[in-house]
Amino acid sequence: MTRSMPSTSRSLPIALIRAREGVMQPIREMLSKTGITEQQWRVLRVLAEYGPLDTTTLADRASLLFPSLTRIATTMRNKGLITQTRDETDRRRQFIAITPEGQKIIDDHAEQAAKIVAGFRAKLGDDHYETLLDLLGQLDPGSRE
Amino acid sequence: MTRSMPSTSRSLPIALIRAREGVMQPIREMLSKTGITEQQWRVLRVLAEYGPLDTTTLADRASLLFPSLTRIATTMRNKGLITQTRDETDRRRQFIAITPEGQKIIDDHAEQAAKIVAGFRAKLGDDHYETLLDLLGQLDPGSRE
DNA sequence: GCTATTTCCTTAACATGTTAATTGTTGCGA
DNA sequence: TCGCAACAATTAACATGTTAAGGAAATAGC
Repeated sequence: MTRSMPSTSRSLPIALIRAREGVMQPIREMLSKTGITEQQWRVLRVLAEYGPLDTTTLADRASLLFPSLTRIATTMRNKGLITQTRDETDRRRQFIAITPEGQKIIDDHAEQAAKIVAGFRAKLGDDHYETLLDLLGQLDPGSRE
Repeated sequence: MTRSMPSTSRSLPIALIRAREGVMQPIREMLSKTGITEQQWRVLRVLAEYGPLDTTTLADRASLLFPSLTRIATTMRNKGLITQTRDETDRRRQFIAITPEGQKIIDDHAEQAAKIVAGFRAKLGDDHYETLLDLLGQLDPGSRE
């Protein structure tokens, strides 16, 4: 009747942390030479894929909390990787766009990043890889749409 | 020949982040009333399961980086949740143990935590849940032993 | 024994995660 | 139009992630 919590060795939260660490390790290694962080890379990726976005949408697509994005945007603006412009219709809003310098970082590393991901896909196998993404999606509260 | 990076909507790193966020949300909510963080909860969990541990082993089992554990241990020691004692044989080393107050936090919330995890297990189904843990394990570089 | 290396841990510095409070803006209804 | 709720974004405060450097104790060789 002692509810015996699951052993930490089979704990879902810990398994997620470790898997993330394993996946990000080579990506961080690649990015360390560019001077940008994993989160800044995500911002560039999203902007490159969707074009200029308002801050709310960008935060959502890059999976960043608002306060984090505020700080990251300041850093990236100072680095010349993005531009921030106010919406003149609704001056509360803001649009963020990637600059040519930002796009260059994407272009210069897209191939290597793709190889890293392909490596994980090959390691698991195509079917298992898709299964994994599906199962992870079921744990994401924001993926009900 | 354009290597076309995977859309961020099917990106493994982002899927891992979002899944982790989804799983941790209810756990953080539970812990907010106790005043301890998710990481402090992990430390207590590991100590309750394995007994007193040296810092290196604890950091490994709780998936915390060393500098983080140093700070977390200081906080938890000040809260009276753990004790830190030097190894007199090898005075570089240190042992960390859970206190009765720390154990009480585990005891008071083990049932609720188990229910939360059971909820995710039920949502995915037993088979898929085990599959997920196995696949995540394959992404963990430290699970080769 | 004595130095160089290794090991265990801590500090430092910067970036992000997390929650709460705050500041500007817009819109709306009395 | 005045006041107030709602909204977008920032700031604040604290904790952690991440990498690099530092410090103290043990160990290996010579």
